[in-house]
Amino acid sequence: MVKYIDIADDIRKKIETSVYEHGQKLPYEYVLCANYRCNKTTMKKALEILVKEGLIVRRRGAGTFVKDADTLTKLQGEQPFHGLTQTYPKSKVSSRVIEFEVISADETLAHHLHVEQGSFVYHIIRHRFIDDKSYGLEYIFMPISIIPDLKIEHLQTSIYSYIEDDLGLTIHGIHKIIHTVPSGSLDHELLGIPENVPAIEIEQVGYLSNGVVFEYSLSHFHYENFRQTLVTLL
Amino acid sequence: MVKYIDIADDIRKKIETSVYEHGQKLPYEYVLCANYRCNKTTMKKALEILVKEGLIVRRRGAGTFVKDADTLTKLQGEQPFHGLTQTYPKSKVSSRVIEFEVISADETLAHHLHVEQGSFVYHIIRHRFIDDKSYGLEYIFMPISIIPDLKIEHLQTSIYSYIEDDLGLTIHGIHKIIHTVPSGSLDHELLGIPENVPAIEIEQVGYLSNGVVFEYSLSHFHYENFRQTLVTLL
DNA sequence: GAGTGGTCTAGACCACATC
DNA sequence: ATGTGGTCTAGACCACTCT
Repeated sequence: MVKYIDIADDIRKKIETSVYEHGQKLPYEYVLCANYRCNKTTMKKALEILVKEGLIVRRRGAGTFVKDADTLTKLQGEQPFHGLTQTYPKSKVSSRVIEFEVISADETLAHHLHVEQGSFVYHIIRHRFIDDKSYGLEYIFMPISIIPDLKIEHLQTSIYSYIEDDLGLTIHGIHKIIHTVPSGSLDHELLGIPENVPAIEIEQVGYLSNGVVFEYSLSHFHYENFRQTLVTLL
Repeated sequence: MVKYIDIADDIRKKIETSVYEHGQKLPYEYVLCANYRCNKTTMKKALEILVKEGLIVRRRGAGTFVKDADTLTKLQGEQPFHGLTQTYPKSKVSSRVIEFEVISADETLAHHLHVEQGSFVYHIIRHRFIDDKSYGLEYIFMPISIIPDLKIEHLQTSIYSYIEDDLGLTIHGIHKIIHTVPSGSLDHELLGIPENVPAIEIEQVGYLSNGVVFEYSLSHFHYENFRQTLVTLL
């Protein structure tokens, strides 16, 4: 639909299939423009995408180069993710819903979700499994006004798909704080964390593209299962 | 030096000082172009920066809006970071260098750093403090060929400043894995982690803009001190 | 000096949101 | 229907690298 994305996709494919070899120089901007029948600005925008993805490097006065294979594989495949379902597309991600109710927000929660105190919000607890192995425990809070008609089916599959695909909302970003907290009874029971051993907690706030907070959640993990990968591109 | 960055800086400042109020609409692209005496394309590039930083939202057909204060403070000040020095600009970050030597890379290390086996690499151990409080323990490996002339002074201040400011290299991205590992003797001694309690480890690989790996490091933390903030913008 | 990317302008036309 | 941001073109000029 959009030209510069099409071009980026095409060049990405050519890099992946080694039409453009790793470590090799790409044709000059000028030539690429001619090939794709587009303007310099459009081509620049296309290549910018690939630069951000870490596939190519551009050096003023030198040229555009495909990064070599080893470097590539390391930066690849760790895209900014959504929920667990999207993070582990190749694994079976399942959930046991432990709690699904609507509560009215107390002061703290109202503050986190940026809604008025007393507003109705979903309160969800899910025990999550990856390939049938216990993975973590989630406490999720979402304003009912922003995410209407949430059903238990959505909790059993992917809440994020419901938000993006069914409600047509755009998730702009996620803010996380990873730290540790004293473990509680559910952590002991379901995650098997021993008494007096802290749980690793991810405190998460999700924002829609209009800046509205749609989610506040706490996820608990046993330290043995905990693994979080992140890529920071500057 | 570059116009669109100047414009972005100026608008950012205006947002921070509430010249443009939170939640408010910004002047139309058209008006901004006139104000800054620039072209639409240039203005778009400037605003794009602020969108990525999460300060503003643009909606086709509607306008450009400053995110409201609450949303902002949460997303702000947690920029993609470099080292500790840049992450905590307001705190006193110090280091005690425990080890600083050059070793020759064994197979594993050569693989991580993407250098030939036997190449010389720095081996650094630093105990890091924030406001004089023990923060974590770093094991850093960097190829001597890429980061020449590293001195102990750089270790005591900021290695990343040396790389970017003195060597003039550009850091493109950082790849991290956060997980837990059994604690070792240095963890017990310096971080005060009890025996049989795991340490939280961040395994990190740093890439320059040309795709070269310049750093492989392991950082250990006591769970009480551990806190990692991350923002994912989609 | 020649090659190559980066910035900027002026202006046409399109897509979407709100009224 | 109008307002607003998004895409695209054509072309000028600048900054850096390589040799």
